[in-house]
Amino acid sequence: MKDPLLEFPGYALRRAANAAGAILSERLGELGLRQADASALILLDANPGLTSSRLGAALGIQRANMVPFLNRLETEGFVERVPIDGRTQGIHLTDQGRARLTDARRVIETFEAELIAMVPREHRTHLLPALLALWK
Amino acid sequence: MKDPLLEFPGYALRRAANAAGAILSERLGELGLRQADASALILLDANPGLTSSRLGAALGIQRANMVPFLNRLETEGFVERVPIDGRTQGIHLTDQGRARLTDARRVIETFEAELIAMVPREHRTHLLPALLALWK
DNA sequence: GCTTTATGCTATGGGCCATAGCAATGATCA
DNA sequence: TGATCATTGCTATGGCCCATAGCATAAAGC
Repeated sequence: MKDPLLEFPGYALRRAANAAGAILSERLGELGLRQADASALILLDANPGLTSSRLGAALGIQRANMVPFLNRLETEGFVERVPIDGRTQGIHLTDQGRARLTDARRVIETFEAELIAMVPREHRTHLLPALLALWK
Repeated sequence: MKDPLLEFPGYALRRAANAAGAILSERLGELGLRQADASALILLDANPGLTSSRLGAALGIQRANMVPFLNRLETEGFVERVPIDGRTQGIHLTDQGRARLTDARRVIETFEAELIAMVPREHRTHLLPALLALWK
Protein backbone atom coordinates (compact mmCIF):
# COMPACT_ATOMS: atom_id res chain seq x y z
CA MET A 1 0.00 0.00 0.00
CA LYS A 2 1.33 3.39 -1.00
CA ASP A 3 1.70 5.98 1.73
CA PRO A 4 2.53 9.43 0.35
CA LEU A 5 2.14 10.82 3.85
CA LEU A 6 5.54 9.46 4.80
CA GLU A 7 7.21 12.22 2.84
CA PHE A 8 5.74 14.94 5.04
CA PRO A 9 7.78 15.92 8.10
CA GLY A 10 4.68 17.53 9.59
CA TYR A 11 2.77 14.29 9.41
CA ALA A 12 5.69 12.29 10.78
CA LEU A 13 5.95 14.83 13.58
CA ARG A 14 2.34 14.31 14.58
CA ARG A 15 2.53 10.53 14.44
CA ALA A 16 5.81 10.40 16.33
CA ALA A 17 4.51 12.71 19.03
CA ASN A 18 1.35 10.64 19.40
CA ALA A 19 3.26 7.38 19.60
CA ALA A 20 5.77 8.71 22.10
CA GLY A 21 3.08 10.48 24.10
CA ALA A 22 1.02 7.32 24.43
CA ILE A 23 3.95 5.44 25.93
CA LEU A 24 4.91 8.18 28.34
CA SER A 25 1.32 8.79 29.41
CA GLU A 26 0.89 5.14 30.22
CA ARG A 27 4.02 5.01 32.35
CA LEU A 28 3.26 8.25 34.16
CA GLY A 29 -0.26 7.00 34.66
CA GLU A 30 1.13 4.30 36.94
CA LEU A 31 2.28 7.15 39.19
CA GLY A 32 -1.09 8.87 38.96
CA LEU A 33 0.40 11.61 36.80
CA ARG A 34 -0.32 13.00 33.36
CA GLN A 35 2.31 14.47 31.08
CA ALA A 36 1.37 18.04 31.95
CA ASP A 37 1.52 17.17 35.65
CA ALA A 38 5.07 15.92 35.40
CA SER A 39 6.10 18.94 33.34
CA ALA A 40 4.62 21.26 35.93
CA LEU A 41 6.36 19.49 38.80
CA ILE A 42 9.70 19.75 37.03
CA LEU A 43 9.20 23.40 36.25
CA LEU A 44 8.04 24.25 39.75
CA ASP A 45 10.97 22.43 41.28
CA ALA A 46 13.36 24.54 39.23
CA ASN A 47 11.36 27.74 39.80
CA PRO A 48 9.60 27.72 43.17
CA GLY A 49 6.83 30.24 43.64
CA LEU A 50 6.03 30.56 39.98
CA THR A 51 2.77 32.30 39.18
CA SER A 52 -0.10 30.42 37.60
CA SER A 53 0.09 32.68 34.55
CA ARG A 54 3.81 32.28 34.13
CA LEU A 55 3.70 28.56 34.69
CA GLY A 56 0.95 28.30 32.11
CA ALA A 57 2.92 30.41 29.66
CA ALA A 58 5.94 28.16 30.07
CA LEU A 59 3.88 25.02 29.56
CA GLY A 60 1.75 26.40 26.76
CA ILE A 61 -1.44 26.10 28.79
CA GLN A 62 -3.95 28.92 28.79
CA ARG A 63 -4.99 30.72 31.93
CA ALA A 64 -8.48 29.30 31.78
CA ASN A 65 -7.16 25.77 31.65
CA MET A 66 -4.69 26.31 34.44
CA VAL A 67 -7.45 26.53 37.00
CA PRO A 68 -8.78 22.97 36.98
CA PHE A 69 -5.25 21.80 36.32
CA LEU A 70 -3.81 23.40 39.45
CA ASN A 71 -6.91 22.49 41.42
CA ARG A 72 -6.23 18.87 40.73
CA LEU A 73 -2.55 19.13 41.60
CA GLU A 74 -3.50 20.89 44.81
CA THR A 75 -6.21 18.38 45.68
CA GLU A 76 -3.73 15.56 45.24
CA GLY A 77 -1.34 17.34 47.54
CA PHE A 78 1.50 17.98 45.12
CA VAL A 79 1.26 21.73 45.11
CA GLU A 80 0.12 24.64 47.25
CA ARG A 81 -0.85 28.18 46.38
CA VAL A 82 0.71 30.95 48.43
CA PRO A 83 -0.81 34.42 48.02
CA ILE A 84 1.70 37.06 46.91
CA ASP A 85 -0.59 40.06 46.69
CA GLY A 86 -4.31 40.51 46.31
CA ARG A 87 -4.56 38.90 42.95
CA THR A 88 -1.36 36.91 42.46
CA GLN A 89 -0.36 33.63 44.02
CA GLY A 90 2.85 31.68 43.89
CA ILE A 91 2.73 27.95 43.29
CA HIS A 92 5.02 25.80 45.40
CA LEU A 93 5.75 22.10 45.51
CA THR A 94 4.80 20.30 48.69
CA ASP A 95 7.00 17.59 50.16
CA GLN A 96 4.65 15.08 48.64
CA GLY A 97 5.00 16.84 45.29
CA ARG A 98 8.76 16.63 45.50
CA ALA A 99 8.56 12.95 46.38
CA ARG A 100 6.35 12.20 43.42
CA LEU A 101 8.66 14.22 41.21
CA THR A 102 11.51 11.92 42.15
CA ASP A 103 9.54 8.95 40.84
CA ALA A 104 8.47 10.89 37.75
CA ARG A 105 12.04 11.80 36.94
CA ARG A 106 13.03 8.16 36.88
CA VAL A 107 10.22 7.35 34.49
CA ILE A 108 10.94 10.31 32.25
CA GLU A 109 14.66 9.77 32.04
CA THR A 110 14.19 6.15 31.15
CA PHE A 111 11.64 7.12 28.55
CA GLU A 112 13.80 9.82 27.00
CA ALA A 113 16.77 7.47 26.83
CA GLU A 114 14.68 4.85 25.03
CA LEU A 115 13.32 7.47 22.68
CA ILE A 116 16.75 8.69 21.67
CA ALA A 117 17.91 5.11 21.28
CA MET A 118 15.23 4.59 18.63
CA VAL A 119 16.70 7.14 16.25
CA PRO A 120 19.63 6.05 14.10
CA ARG A 121 22.95 7.25 15.40
CA GLU A 122 23.68 9.65 12.55
CA HIS A 123 20.48 11.59 13.19
CA ARG A 124 20.52 11.46 16.95
CA THR A 125 22.18 14.75 17.83
CA HIS A 126 20.08 16.63 15.30
CA LEU A 127 16.69 15.73 16.71
CA LEU A 128 16.49 18.01 19.73
CA PRO A 129 17.78 21.19 18.03
CA ALA A 130 15.54 20.59 15.04
CA LEU A 131 12.49 20.16 17.27
CA LEU A 132 13.33 23.20 19.37
CA ALA A 133 13.56 25.27 16.20
CA LEU A 134 9.96 24.37 15.43
CA TRP A 135 8.41 26.07 18.40
CA LYS A 136 11.01 28.01 20.41
CA MET B 1 13.32 31.46 34.17
CA LYS B 2 14.93 28.05 34.12
CA ASP B 3 13.34 25.46 31.87
CA PRO B 4 14.85 22.01 32.37
CA LEU B 5 12.20 20.63 30.02
CA LEU B 6 14.11 21.94 27.05
CA GLU B 7 16.63 19.15 27.43
CA PHE B 8 14.03 16.48 26.77
CA PRO B 9 13.51 15.46 23.15
CA GLY B 10 10.19 13.91 24.08
CA TYR B 11 8.94 17.18 25.49
CA ALA B 12 10.22 19.14 22.51
CA LEU B 13 8.51 16.62 20.26
CA ARG B 14 5.18 17.18 21.92
CA ARG B 15 5.46 20.97 21.87
CA ALA B 16 6.65 21.05 18.27
CA ALA B 17 3.84 18.78 17.15
CA ASN B 18 1.26 20.90 18.97
CA ALA B 19 2.59 24.13 17.52
CA ALA B 20 2.78 22.78 14.00
CA GLY B 21 -0.58 21.06 14.29
CA ALA B 22 -2.29 24.24 15.42
CA ILE B 23 -1.08 26.09 12.34
CA LEU B 24 -2.01 23.34 9.92
CA SER B 25 -5.40 22.81 11.51
CA GLU B 26 -6.21 26.47 11.19
CA ARG B 27 -5.29 26.57 7.52
CA LEU B 28 -7.10 23.36 6.67
CA GLY B 29 -10.06 24.66 8.62
CA GLU B 30 -10.50 27.34 6.00
CA LEU B 31 -11.16 24.50 3.57
CA GLY B 32 -13.55 22.83 5.97
CA LEU B 33 -11.04 20.06 6.62
CA ARG B 34 -9.32 18.65 9.66
CA GLN B 35 -5.86 17.12 9.64
CA ALA B 36 -7.19 13.58 9.62
CA ASP B 37 -9.53 14.47 6.75
CA ALA B 38 -6.69 15.67 4.57
CA SER B 39 -4.59 12.63 5.43
CA ALA B 40 -7.46 10.34 4.50
CA LEU B 41 -8.04 12.11 1.18
CA ILE B 42 -4.37 11.79 0.28
CA LEU B 43 -4.29 8.13 1.21
CA LEU B 44 -7.50 7.35 -0.63
CA ASP B 45 -6.30 9.13 -3.72
CA ALA B 46 -3.19 6.96 -3.76
CA ASN B 47 -5.11 3.80 -2.84
CA PRO B 48 -8.66 3.87 -4.19
CA GLY B 49 -11.10 1.40 -2.69
CA LEU B 50 -9.26 1.05 0.58
CA THR B 51 -11.20 -0.66 3.33
CA SER B 52 -12.26 1.26 6.42
CA SER B 53 -10.13 -1.02 8.57
CA ARG B 54 -7.06 -0.69 6.40
CA LEU B 55 -7.46 3.05 6.07
CA GLY B 56 -7.78 3.33 9.82
CA ALA B 57 -4.72 1.17 10.35
CA ALA B 58 -2.69 3.39 8.03
CA LEU B 59 -3.86 6.55 9.75
CA GLY B 60 -3.59 5.20 13.26
CA ILE B 61 -7.32 5.54 13.87
CA GLN B 62 -9.24 2.73 15.54
CA ARG B 63 -12.15 0.99 13.87
CA ALA B 64 -14.62 2.44 16.34
CA ASN B 65 -13.50 5.96 15.55
CA MET B 66 -13.51 5.43 11.82
CA VAL B 67 -17.29 5.24 11.74
CA PRO B 68 -18.20 8.84 12.63
CA PHE B 69 -15.10 9.95 10.77
CA LEU B 70 -16.14 8.36 7.48
CA ASN B 71 -19.76 9.33 8.06
CA ARG B 72 -18.74 12.93 8.09
CA LEU B 73 -16.56 12.64 5.02
CA GLU B 74 -19.43 10.90 3.25
CA THR B 75 -21.99 13.47 4.38
CA GLU B 76 -19.82 16.25 3.05
CA GLY B 77 -19.59 14.45 -0.24
CA PHE B 78 -15.86 13.75 -0.31
CA VAL B 79 -16.09 10.01 -0.13
CA GLU B 80 -18.41 7.13 -0.96
CA ARG B 81 -18.61 3.61 0.36
CA VAL B 82 -18.88 0.83 -2.21
CA PRO B 83 -19.79 -2.61 -0.89
CA ILE B 84 -17.25 -5.31 -1.71
CA ASP B 85 -18.89 -8.23 -0.03
CA GLY B 86 -21.46 -8.60 2.70
CA ARG B 87 -19.36 -7.07 5.42
CA THR B 88 -16.59 -5.15 3.64
CA GLN B 89 -16.79 -1.88 1.80
CA GLY B 90 -14.26 0.01 -0.26
CA ILE B 91 -13.88 3.74 0.27
CA HIS B 92 -13.54 5.88 -2.85
CA LEU B 93 -13.01 9.58 -3.41
CA THR B 94 -15.80 11.41 -5.17
CA ASP B 95 -15.08 14.11 -7.75
CA GLN B 96 -15.79 16.63 -5.05
CA GLY B 97 -13.34 14.85 -2.78
CA ARG B 98 -10.65 15.00 -5.44
CA ALA B 99 -11.32 18.68 -5.98
CA ARG B 100 -11.02 19.44 -2.29
CA LEU B 101 -7.86 17.37 -2.18
CA THR B 102 -6.30 19.64 -4.77
CA ASP B 103 -6.86 22.62 -2.50
CA ALA B 104 -5.65 20.68 0.53
CA ARG B 105 -2.45 19.70 -1.24
CA ARG B 106 -1.61 23.32 -1.87
CA VAL B 107 -2.11 24.17 1.79
CA ILE B 108 -0.12 21.17 3.00
CA GLU B 109 2.80 21.65 0.67
CA THR B 110 3.09 25.28 1.64
CA PHE B 111 2.91 24.32 5.28
CA GLU B 112 5.50 21.59 5.00
CA ALA B 113 7.87 23.90 3.16
CA GLU B 114 7.52 26.53 5.87
CA LEU B 115 8.05 23.90 8.54
CA ILE B 116 11.27 22.64 7.01
CA ALA B 117 12.44 26.20 6.52
CA MET B 118 12.22 26.73 10.27
CA VAL B 119 14.86 24.16 11.08
CA PRO B 120 18.50 25.20 10.74
CA ARG B 121 20.08 23.97 7.56
CA GLU B 122 22.49 21.55 9.21
CA HIS B 123 19.66 19.64 10.88
CA ARG B 124 17.19 19.79 8.04
CA THR B 125 17.79 16.48 6.30
CA HIS B 126 17.87 14.63 9.61
CA LEU B 127 14.42 15.57 10.80
CA LEU B 128 12.23 13.30 8.68
CA PRO B 129 14.28 10.11 9.10
CA ALA B 130 14.60 10.72 12.83
CA LEU B 131 10.84 11.20 13.20
CA LEU B 132 10.02 8.16 11.09
CA ALA B 133 12.28 6.08 13.30
CA LEU B 134 10.13 7.02 16.28
CA TRP B 135 6.96 5.33 15.09
CA LYS B 136 7.56 3.39 11.87
C1' DG C 1 -8.58 59.43 40.80
C1' DC C 2 -9.69 57.19 36.63
C1' DT C 3 -8.62 54.25 33.04
C1' DT C 4 -6.18 50.33 31.49
C1' DT C 5 -4.15 46.01 32.16
C1' DA C 6 -3.30 41.66 34.56
C1' DT C 7 -4.84 37.78 37.19
C1' DG C 8 -7.54 34.08 38.45
C1' DC C 9 -11.75 32.19 37.53
C1' DT C 10 -16.53 29.96 35.42
C1' DA C 11 -18.88 27.88 31.77
C1' DT C 12 -18.90 25.56 27.67
C1' DG C 13 -17.79 23.15 23.47
C1' DG C 14 -14.64 20.80 19.93
C1' DG C 15 -11.29 17.36 18.48
C1' DC C 16 -9.16 13.25 19.16
C1' DC C 17 -8.42 8.94 21.32
C1' DA C 18 -9.64 4.69 24.13
C1' DT C 19 -12.48 0.75 25.82
C1' DA C 20 -16.38 -2.43 25.96
C1' DG C 21 -19.59 -4.75 23.68
C1' DC C 22 -22.61 -6.31 19.58
C1' DA C 23 -24.52 -8.28 15.07
C1' DA C 24 -23.53 -10.03 10.84
C1' DT C 25 -20.46 -11.94 7.56
C1' DG C 26 -16.64 -14.50 5.87
C1' DA C 27 -12.87 -17.95 6.68
C1' DT C 28 -11.14 -22.18 8.66
C1' DC C 29 -11.06 -26.81 9.57
C1' DA C 30 -12.58 -31.25 11.54
C1' DT D 1 -21.15 -29.68 5.51
C1' DG D 2 -21.39 -27.76 9.87
C1' DA D 3 -19.43 -25.68 13.84
C1' DT D 4 -16.07 -22.60 15.39
C1' DC D 5 -13.26 -18.61 14.91
C1' DA D 6 -11.89 -14.14 13.09
C1' DT D 7 -13.02 -9.94 10.83
C1' DT D 8 -15.76 -6.01 9.80
C1' DG D 9 -18.47 -2.22 10.75
C1' DC D 10 -20.92 -0.35 14.27
C1' DT D 11 -23.03 1.91 19.03
C1' DA D 12 -22.27 3.94 23.33
C1' DT D 13 -19.51 6.18 26.40
C1' DG D 14 -15.87 8.56 28.71
C1' DG D 15 -11.17 10.92 29.25
C1' DC D 16 -7.85 14.33 28.00
C1' DC D 17 -6.39 18.48 26.13
C1' DC D 18 -7.30 22.71 24.03
C1' DA D 19 -10.05 26.96 22.70
C1' DT D 20 -13.24 30.94 23.30
C1' DA D 21 -16.22 34.20 25.77
C1' DG D 22 -17.06 36.53 29.59
C1' DC D 23 -16.49 38.12 34.64
C1' DA D 24 -14.80 40.27 39.17
C1' DT D 25 -11.11 41.93 41.45
C1' DA D 26 -6.72 43.97 42.01
C1' DA D 27 -2.67 46.33 40.47
C1' DA D 28 -0.31 49.72 37.32
C1' DG D 29 -0.09 53.70 34.57
C1' DC D 30 -1.50 58.24 33.27
